[in-house]
Amino acid sequence: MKKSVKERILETSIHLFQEHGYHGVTVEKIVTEAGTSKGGFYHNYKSKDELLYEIHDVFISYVIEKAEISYVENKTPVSKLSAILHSFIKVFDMYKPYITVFYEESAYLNDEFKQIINEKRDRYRKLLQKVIEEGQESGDFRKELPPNIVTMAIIGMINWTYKWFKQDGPLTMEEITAVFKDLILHSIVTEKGFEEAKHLNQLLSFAGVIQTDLSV
Amino acid sequence: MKKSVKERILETSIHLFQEHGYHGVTVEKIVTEAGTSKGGFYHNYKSKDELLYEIHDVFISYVIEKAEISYVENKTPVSKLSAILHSFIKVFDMYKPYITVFYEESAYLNDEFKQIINEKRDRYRKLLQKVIEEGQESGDFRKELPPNIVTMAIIGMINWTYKWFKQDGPLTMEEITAVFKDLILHSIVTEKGFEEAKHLNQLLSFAGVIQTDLSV
Amino acid sequence: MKKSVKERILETSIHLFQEHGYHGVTVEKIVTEAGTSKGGFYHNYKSKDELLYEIHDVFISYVIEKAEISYVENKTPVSKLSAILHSFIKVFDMYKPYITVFYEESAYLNDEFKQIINEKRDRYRKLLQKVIEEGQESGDFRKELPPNIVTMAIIGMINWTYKWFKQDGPLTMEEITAVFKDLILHSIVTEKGFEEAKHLNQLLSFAGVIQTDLSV
Amino acid sequence: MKKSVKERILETSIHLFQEHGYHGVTVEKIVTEAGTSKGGFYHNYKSKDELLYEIHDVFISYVIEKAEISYVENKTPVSKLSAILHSFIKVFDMYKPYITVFYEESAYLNDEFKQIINEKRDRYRKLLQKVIEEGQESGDFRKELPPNIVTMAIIGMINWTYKWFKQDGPLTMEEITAVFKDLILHSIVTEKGFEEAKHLNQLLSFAGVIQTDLSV
DNA sequence: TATGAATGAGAGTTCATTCAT
DNA sequence: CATGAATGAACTCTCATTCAT
Repeated sequence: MKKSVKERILETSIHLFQEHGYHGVTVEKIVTEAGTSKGGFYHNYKSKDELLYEIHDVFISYVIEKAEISYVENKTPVSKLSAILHSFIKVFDMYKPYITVFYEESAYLNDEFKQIINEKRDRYRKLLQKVIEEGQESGDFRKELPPNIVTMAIIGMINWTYKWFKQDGPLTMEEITAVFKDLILHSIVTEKGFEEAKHLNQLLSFAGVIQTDLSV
Repeated sequence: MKKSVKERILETSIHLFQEHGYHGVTVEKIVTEAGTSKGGFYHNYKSKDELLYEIHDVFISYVIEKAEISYVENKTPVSKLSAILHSFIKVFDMYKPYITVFYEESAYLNDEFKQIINEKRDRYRKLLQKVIEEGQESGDFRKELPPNIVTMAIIGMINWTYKWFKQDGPLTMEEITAVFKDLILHSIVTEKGFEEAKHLNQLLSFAGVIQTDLSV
Repeated sequence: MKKSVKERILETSIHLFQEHGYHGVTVEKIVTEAGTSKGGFYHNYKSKDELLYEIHDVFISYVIEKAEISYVENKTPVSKLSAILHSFIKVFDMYKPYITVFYEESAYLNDEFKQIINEKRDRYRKLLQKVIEEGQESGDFRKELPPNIVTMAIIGMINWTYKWFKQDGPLTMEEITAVFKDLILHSIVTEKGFEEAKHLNQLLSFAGVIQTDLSV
Repeated sequence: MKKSVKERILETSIHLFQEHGYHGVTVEKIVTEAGTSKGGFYHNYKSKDELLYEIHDVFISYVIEKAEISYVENKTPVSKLSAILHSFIKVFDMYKPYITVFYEESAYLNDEFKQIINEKRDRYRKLLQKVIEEGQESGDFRKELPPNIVTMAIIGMINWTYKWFKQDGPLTMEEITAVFKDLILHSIVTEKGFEEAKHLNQLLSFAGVIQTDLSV
């Protein structure tokens, strides 16, 4: 099935924005690469700004949906956390360009759009923090850790991947995710949580990951 | 002592860029707020692009310098790592606006500048990775972890702070750093390394951090 | 009887043009309000320009027709002039939006259309001037007045009404017309003409018009 | 003394707007004819819209000033009215292109500007109406005339001149003004007022105006 | 050195018009 | 006959940069 003009504009612009930044890409450039015209662009989007919003919204909505599914489909804090972390594999394989735009160009969203997006970002953060808190109550996660900082530490570790992960590089997102899960679980679980993590096979026992060269 | 025109331009622009993005701030705006003129601007900077480079360079050079001092002034992997992590406290308190610009506007550096900056970013990453590798060789850090991914995980966790840390917010960078060090050490040390970390008092024993509300 | 698409477009556009000016109204707006489509528009009119011409032509043709009838159906200069002035009552009640467009948007007619319209405007002016001249010859109107300037003075007084007359305002066109006829006749008739005007009851004897607030 | 860029833009644009309408003239056209650049234009005017406002304001402010001077410098209603009418001679000789723009392009002023202009238009109208009312009270003008309609009739007669008066045509504004004053005075004065008008030499005794061809 | 009026290439956006369905 | 997605020329406006003073 042929892709619609609107879809072609969206996909083209994401890749261009990722590479050159929102202001480094003109509408002219987008429509040329997407095989349409300025008229076609403005027939589908009210403004370049609205296109930027669309990119933001598609991504954050997808991430929230996956995380919420992970939450409800798992019972224990360790398994919920593992599942949420795992859901990021798909996100990065499919949405890496979205993420770059999401985290680097949001300054250029207009205020109205910015608010909508921020509310969704908050929903995601709060869900993760809730899992941490539930784990502390159940005795799976160390109680001396402040859940808000831990939440942001985890989000930072994961999100930062967009800065260095290369889809055609030597590391797969599965490998990276395995290491992240291991690091996060080691850093927050109690002995009780450690046993479950082991049973769920969420920890690295032997190194198997190729060493490569990365740029921050 | 009165600040020079060049310094005033630099400081003004960093704050404006942080808030509105590089393309959301005009030279006109900068010179008005900095109390100079277009002529004054171009007398001190060859272009707006060069100013952006200057901001990048001031920041990354400072970070590298501090990290390298931390490296040579400490002997063991655990203490080296602790010191490097600790050096970020100062960075965030002083350079938060620089970091935002550094990580969100580098797409707009011209290619020549971009290369210079990337080389410095690499130097920093490689230094941290070297500490991890030395710790694995000495038996302080778990050998099954791939050092490159661990390096990026740590960098991500730390850097992400610029997205949510607020200088006049409820958390101090000291508190945040204490938690980060605890998390990182728990996630990578062996039993041997754990003992040293305890002696160096790098681990949280009892929670003392206020719980607050954050936005991602 | 249902109105045709063409009629709906014409009526809708006149009101929109009157309010927002020819360039302040898009074809999109017209077709939406008229309940048709772009295709429907261009099926009925070759261009937006032609629609503007149509509006001009409908109006000026109507005015000429009425004036010429007034001319031939009356015998004396005083009665001819009164009848022509009177025919404007109907014009304003029915055609006020046409008049606004006619006098404010004709700059945007293309040259070919502009010429056709100008010829019809001339016919109207010449008819009125002819009445003035006949009145001077018959001794009803003062001979020292230059008929061309008098003609334009009358036309100006009448036409200007479109700038301030409000259909749902406090004054009716009948009241206004009565005053205009009084003013015009007083200003141009001789004693002989005055007698006839009195007999035809074209002069105000007692004021009966409500005083109201108007904007130029 | 050389004219400033701002003045050259103003004068050029008035003539272009008069001929082709506000929307028939591009900023590009204005700056080319005025011998400057787009940058020069926007350095002096915030927008094309603001330029349109400037044209409106220069004109209406001038007209009000002259009318108010005429009012205070004359004592009787007949002389006040004559002086105000007379002040239009200068207006038309100097400001004819302004008037055209003023009366045909005001639909394109933005709402804020439109309000400011409308208030000034009102001031002018009210001043004229006041003279009429004072004349009725003093017994110089016929009491059966509604002053508001008379005011608008006079304004219409005068203003309409911009539609047909040609600076290099066969009629001078002095000649036209003489006729207008005669018509207006004949149409509104009582016998008492008539005597004063005669003494002030405001009435045509013998025709001296050349007959010419005009277009409405 | 310092100023700010002037530049002009290039940006985002509009909209009358076309035409395959 | 009717539709509305698509076109692209032309528009208003921006802003980094220059340079006479």
